[in-house]
Amino acid sequence: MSKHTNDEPGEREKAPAPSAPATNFIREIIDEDLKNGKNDGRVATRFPPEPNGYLHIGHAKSICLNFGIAADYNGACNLRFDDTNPVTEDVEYVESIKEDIRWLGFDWDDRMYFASDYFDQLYEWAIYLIKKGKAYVCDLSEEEIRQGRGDFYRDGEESPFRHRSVAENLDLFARMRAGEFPDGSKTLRAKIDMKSPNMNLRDPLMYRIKRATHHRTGDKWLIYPMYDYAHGESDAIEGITHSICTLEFEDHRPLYEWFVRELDLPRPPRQIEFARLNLTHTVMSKRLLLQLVQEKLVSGWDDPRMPTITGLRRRGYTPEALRAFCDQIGVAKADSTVEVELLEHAVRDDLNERAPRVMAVLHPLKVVIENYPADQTDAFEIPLHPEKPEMGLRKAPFGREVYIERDDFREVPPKKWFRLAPGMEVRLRGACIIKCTDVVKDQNGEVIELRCTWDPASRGGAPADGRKIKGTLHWVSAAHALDAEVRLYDRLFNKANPYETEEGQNFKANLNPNSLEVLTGCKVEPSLAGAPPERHFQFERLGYFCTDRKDSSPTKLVFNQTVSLRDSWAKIEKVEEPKAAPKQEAKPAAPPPAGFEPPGEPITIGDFAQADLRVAEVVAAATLPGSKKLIQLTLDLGPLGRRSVLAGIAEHVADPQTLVGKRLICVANLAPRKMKWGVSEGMILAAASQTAAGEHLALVEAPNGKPGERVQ
RNA sequence: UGGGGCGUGGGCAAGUGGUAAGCCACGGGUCUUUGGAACCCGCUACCGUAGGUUCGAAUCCUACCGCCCCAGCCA
Repeated sequence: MSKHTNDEPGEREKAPAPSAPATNFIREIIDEDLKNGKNDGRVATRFPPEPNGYLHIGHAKSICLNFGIAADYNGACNLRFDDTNPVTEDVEYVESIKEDIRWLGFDWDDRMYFASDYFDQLYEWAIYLIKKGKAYVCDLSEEEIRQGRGDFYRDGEESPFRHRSVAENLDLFARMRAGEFPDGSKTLRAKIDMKSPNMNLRDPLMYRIKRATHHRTGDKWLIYPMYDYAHGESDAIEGITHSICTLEFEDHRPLYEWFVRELDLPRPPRQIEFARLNLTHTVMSKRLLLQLVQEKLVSGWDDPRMPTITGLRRRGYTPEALRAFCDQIGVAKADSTVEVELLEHAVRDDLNERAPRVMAVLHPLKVVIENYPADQTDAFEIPLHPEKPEMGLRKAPFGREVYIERDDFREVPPKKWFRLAPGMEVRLRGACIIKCTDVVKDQNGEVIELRCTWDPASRGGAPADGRKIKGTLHWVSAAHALDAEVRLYDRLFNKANPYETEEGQNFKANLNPNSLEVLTGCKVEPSLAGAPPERHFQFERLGYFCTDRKDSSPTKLVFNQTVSLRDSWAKIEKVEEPKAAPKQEAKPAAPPPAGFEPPGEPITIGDFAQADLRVAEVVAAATLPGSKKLIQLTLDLGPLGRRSVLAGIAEHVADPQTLVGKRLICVANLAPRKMKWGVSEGMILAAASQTAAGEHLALVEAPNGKPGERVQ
């Protein structure tokens, strides 16, 4: 069944069954029914799509529920197309629906049915109801029926045709079928209760005349049954025990039961309703998805940005991920909207296990390794999965020129940056350590090339002297790289709730104009040569990608981004940015003297002069349990009182008690800083120096100063 | 205005009278040749509100509030 994915190296055949299958209120109802001996212990469900659109993730929830329950209760789940309205339905949809369900990993064996299979039976039963005096032919027009139905605060009025004789009804109904009346001129109605507070019971329509060619029955029928009349009976015919549907059908249930009861059908099924799935940043209505397709706002039902099963598949989602997601969201009756993050988590979780790792450079920046001979080549062997040696290795050729990601270089590195920058060392994954020695720019000042040197003693990426190399970059050998197109995707809608719009706008106003970015000229490692369509990979440090099932070929590689890797650097940068940005506006930094490049955000003498430096005597000092770096100091600042300061000096102070009594220098006018262990009300001065033995730190002391005294 | 449902931390969601699981998100840390993964910690929930029953209430009762669905010859 999972042949679509198990041909990939290292991918497992099937997601393991969840250890503890989540229970839900539907399973409880079934347990209860079983306990009461209902249905002879049989459990039968069905998935009943209407073939008028493609399946989406919401349907996946229903599919997993229905097929899942059947499997767990030793029952069966039928596939039944609810094809009672020929004007909107089409074979294209039945084919796509079958393919999607199969791809998801479910099997209906030989139990594929169509409501249209039951048209003859349904017709006979309609006659039975007429004879029973429970149905009548009504000549009212559509508008008249609407009027007669009344509304929430007005009872309906009985149709003047409600009391026709059985004989007349029989005759008229037969002639409706025979085509004696024009479309819409007559209907068959159930005779229930025009005063019912439940609108569904105010003599609902059972049949309407529609001269439309049905995708299965062709022109055999001119009258078609309504959903309400067809569904319960179809369930009963198939012996469905639990007919699971969504909440909006809740008040159809009395009608569902009315038909089954009036027809005296044995094996009456039980309808149970659950809340449909909503997802943030997308729409889940077939009507709106169709609109996106028809207005070419997306490339089709299988556009990788669509929440359709086929779209998710093309995006690189796996059946296993989708099933896991459906397990995690639960089943309940409360309206709910699940965050897409949970869906993304499900693919990451699955692909992390199975996707082979590979390197691809999306925005190439050339690096020339000056001390590497032009005519030399190396081939490093790198594991396909860092935690699964059984997945094997791939060869990554290496030469004097390589590409790295443009984003991995900063001429002026921000704080906490441990990628490449002038003078910085970095590891090329699985290859070696390089150091940036020079930056080549074009006339416009744009960086076009980096000059680096490599450390020949670091082959494979491990430094011979054991020095710590914090940053690791992905790379591709320029001489061996393959070109590829890469499609980056973002959420289809900017807003979590696309329906939330300004006055006069609709959901389309929230479409994300940047939801698709096509990158050409990307460089990928040569082991990707000949990758077949629909193959999943992790591009190291970037995310999960798959070869496009339509556009990629072994000679023209096209990758779709499934989901990015979690990016904690992006978070750090986001936090640092707002702190730095306003400062920059307020005080444009003076140009630094020639030859001096300040690392990070420059500050001015003015900034520094603002510091209120005071002599502070250490009254108490203690390590903080749980923190490797911090020591908590209580400082006496004389007239300024006492301060509690958290200082990051623990690694340099063997015993905090030795600090007690010392007079240090404290910055007294810093805004208090909230930290995990408390609030730090100042900062002490220290001098750090880098030596061969490591970092050395010396506290700046003022042994002769009085606590609180100002230091200039 | 009638009817049918639903309200548990930022999002899902367990819980079924005995003192609030789990997942995602978020924050922190350890480790790391992916700033990935893994692992550890935190997120300290007045269970929509107000009363009541009870030794004890998210669970039972009453009232109120809020949200969703229904007036297709769609499903």
